[in-house]
Amino acid sequence: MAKQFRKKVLSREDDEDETAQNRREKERGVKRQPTSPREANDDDDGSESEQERLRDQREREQLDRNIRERDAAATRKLSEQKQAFTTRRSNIVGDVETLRKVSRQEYLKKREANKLKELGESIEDGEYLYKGVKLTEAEYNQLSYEKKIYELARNHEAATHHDHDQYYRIPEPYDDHEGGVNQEKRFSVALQRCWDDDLNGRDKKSNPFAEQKAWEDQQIGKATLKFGSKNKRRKCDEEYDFVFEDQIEFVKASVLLEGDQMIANGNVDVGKVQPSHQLDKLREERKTLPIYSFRERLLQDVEKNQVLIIVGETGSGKTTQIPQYLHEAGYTKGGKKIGCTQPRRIAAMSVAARVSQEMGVKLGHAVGYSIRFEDCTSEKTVLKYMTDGMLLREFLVEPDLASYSVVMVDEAHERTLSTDVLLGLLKDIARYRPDLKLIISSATLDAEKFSDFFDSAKILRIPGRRYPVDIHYMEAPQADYLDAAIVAALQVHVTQPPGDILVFLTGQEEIETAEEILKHRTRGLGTKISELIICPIYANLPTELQAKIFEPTPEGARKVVLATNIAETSLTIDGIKYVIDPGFSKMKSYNPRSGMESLQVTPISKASSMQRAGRAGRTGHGKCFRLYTSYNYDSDLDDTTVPEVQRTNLANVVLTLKSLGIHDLVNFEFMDPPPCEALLKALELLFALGALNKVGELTKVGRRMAEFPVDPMLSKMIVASDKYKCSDEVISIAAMLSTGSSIFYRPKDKQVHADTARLRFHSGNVGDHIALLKVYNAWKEANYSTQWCYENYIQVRSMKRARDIRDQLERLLERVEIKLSSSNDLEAIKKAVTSGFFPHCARLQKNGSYRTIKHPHTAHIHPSSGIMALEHHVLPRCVLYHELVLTTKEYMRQVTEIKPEWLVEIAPHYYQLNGVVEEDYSTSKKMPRGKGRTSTSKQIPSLVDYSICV
DNA sequence: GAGCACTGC
Repeated sequence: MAKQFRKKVLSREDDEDETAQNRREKERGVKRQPTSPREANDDDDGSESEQERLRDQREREQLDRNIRERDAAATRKLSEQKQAFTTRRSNIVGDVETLRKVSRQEYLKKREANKLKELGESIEDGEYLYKGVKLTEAEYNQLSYEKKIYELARNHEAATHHDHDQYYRIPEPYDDHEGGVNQEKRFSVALQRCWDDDLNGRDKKSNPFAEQKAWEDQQIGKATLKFGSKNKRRKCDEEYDFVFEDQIEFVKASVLLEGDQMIANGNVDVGKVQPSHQLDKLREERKTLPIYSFRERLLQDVEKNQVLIIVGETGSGKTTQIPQYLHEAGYTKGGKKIGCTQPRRIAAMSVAARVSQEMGVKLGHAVGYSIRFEDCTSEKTVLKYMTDGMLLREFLVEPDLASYSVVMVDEAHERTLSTDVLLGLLKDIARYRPDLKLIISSATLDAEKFSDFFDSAKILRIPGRRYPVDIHYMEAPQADYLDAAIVAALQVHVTQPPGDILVFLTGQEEIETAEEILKHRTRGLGTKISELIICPIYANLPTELQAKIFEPTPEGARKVVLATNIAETSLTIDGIKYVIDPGFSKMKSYNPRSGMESLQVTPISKASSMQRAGRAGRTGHGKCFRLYTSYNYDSDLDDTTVPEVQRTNLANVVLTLKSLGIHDLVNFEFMDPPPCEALLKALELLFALGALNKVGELTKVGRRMAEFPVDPMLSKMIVASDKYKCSDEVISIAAMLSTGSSIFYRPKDKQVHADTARLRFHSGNVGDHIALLKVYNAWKEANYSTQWCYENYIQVRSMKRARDIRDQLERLLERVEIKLSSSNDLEAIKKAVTSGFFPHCARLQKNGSYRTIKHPHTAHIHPSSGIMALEHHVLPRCVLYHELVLTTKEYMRQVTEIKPEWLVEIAPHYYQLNGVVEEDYSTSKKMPRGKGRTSTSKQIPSLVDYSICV
């Protein structure tokens, strides 16, 4: 069954192309080659359609004109932005083109003006010192900037070797012997040497790097002045030879012996059985795993204890072996299963595949996996790998997990939302099921905490098979971590033996910037260094580009991977030997009071930095360069990341727990209880949605809502769609809203085209929700074509995900007895949406901003909204929004205009017209009591008239 | 007129 579904999905993709092909061939028979299926339909009619076509054409021409105008404006704006960017980043990148124009005189004048004749500076105790004089940070940065100009001039000169008279050069000896440093002279000497090489012919030029290096060696002694105290001289120049003038120094501090679980790499082969000789080989391999010698002890411990905490380091084989040992020891007798949860789908799939190979069975038979959209198990399955969210859903069907004899929660230290809820629930049911064995696997740091949570459960430590990682810290803190990361990467490239580099950055924008700078810098160095392949990786990167990081590095080259947090846990890249860790990541936080989510750059935790460092030691002895000091590490970083339960919206969790019959949420045993306020907020919302009654019990509506694996407001919307007879449309909207990633694709160089393409879905100013529906339907109309997505600047991946979710929602409709019904009435659809999202409404204020109605809070419509994209847009009086996000401002994302009357009609318990109005006015000076209440204002109620009663 | 860390059901 499960495999059939999988096959269906796959074959649908194949069909897609075939049908698109057919369609195109059919269309060729029509007199005019249409460019879209819609036009093809228009052509079939008679003269009436001809008129329509002319009108269409006129519209298109107008649109084209608009596009051209916008295009020109966008180009202007882009060049302005580029200019601004160049200026801002010039202290890192510099700009060779600009430099070309800087003559020596100008340069000296500038320098004179800045009174920076000599450059000899240092940082002591976080203060910038220049010959004992304290500098402000701005002054210090100016100093560095000057030096970088020199460096770039040098590189540029070295690369071009002509017209050098108009450039800066003084072929003089350098450095005063009194200890002062004459930077200017030093640079010029280097320049001169480059030229000499060139002028004296090939033989000398064959070794320009030696000269360069001699100069650099000279630099090293001085470079130590820059960071760190003046008195101390380090011996690092004996260890490395540096190429970069603004070079970073690290202190080797410790060796990491920390790790994570082994993930079997490679594709999952469904149903592939190994030939017997390979099976023997696999069996032999199993015996070489570190965990093998712990087999008997492990089985004894499981026998004696109900809960066992396993601390297993990288490569110990715990994920693949423990369930097999338990199976061999007979825990699967009597039709009982062994379940093993993973935080990620990929892990569940690949581990299951590996284990099925080891056991020599078909995947999906004795060994299977279960993830959303794909249930690869059968009645015969005894070892079941699954995502933790999946086990949570199984609780809904089987609250005591009667069919399981053992549950293993793997990677529990990651503390995902599902893991935390699961741990609470497992602890709860373990009391009633003494025969149920629990195994929790965790990292070293949290083992004690897990043990405490499970009433001092026994801890079993299993050594891993991992390589040591040297950890290097910075001497002094860095002002700009991005700059530091780039310098460090280049430094590693030049000074360290072969091995790929992994740099952790916070987001897409930062990665793109870093990529640009790195390319620029390596170009400046030309052939002096070996090739550096730059590979960006982040979740939103198209899949075909993501594959690039897994390509083996060619001989003589080095790969530098610029990654977000995705490389911390989710994917493993072979060949990484060096990790550069600036110590930051983006983290989501949630403010229960305002219901606002925000994504902010925050320092990582110690556990996280260990995890990052561990990425260097997967294939051999590695090195990790931390761009912060060891003092920072010890005193500034938290031990562990704040678990997700404490920084997220809990509405869904509360609904799940309530439907499991857990009423006393405050006393539910979370390992780290979430803030009370967040729980109350979630309860309040569920009550408002009608999922809970006044005493906090689950209602019939709530039970139906809990069936849908989406946020409660979305599930309410789906349940309500039954009443408005538009469930077909509403599940499409719900699926589109819950894809998580953005639907519209907006590449930097084609923003205008992308915007106009998007605008087409907003025709009629229908609002973002309906626009999403239009996108989905248009895609469906185009036979789910990938080509169509490219043409319309739509993300294929998001759409495919939306289709999967929609299919699942459609199947679930049947379960809660909602008929699939379609309606063309946009108002009905909007009303159904309002039924779920009435707590998310805002009204327009005089200054053009909005104020949310429930807890008054100022917000703005997000510029990506269709409402803002339309020309001469009029701000709607009252809007409904999908979510509130805090970025540069407080924004409402996915906005649709609604009629205020609907609110009273749909949620009379939440908004009502009552006497509070009078009170409101009496306290406000704006409108005197009893006056200004015209009859019209009574006929068309304004939102001011609604008070909230919850 | 702004931005999208990462999972998961």
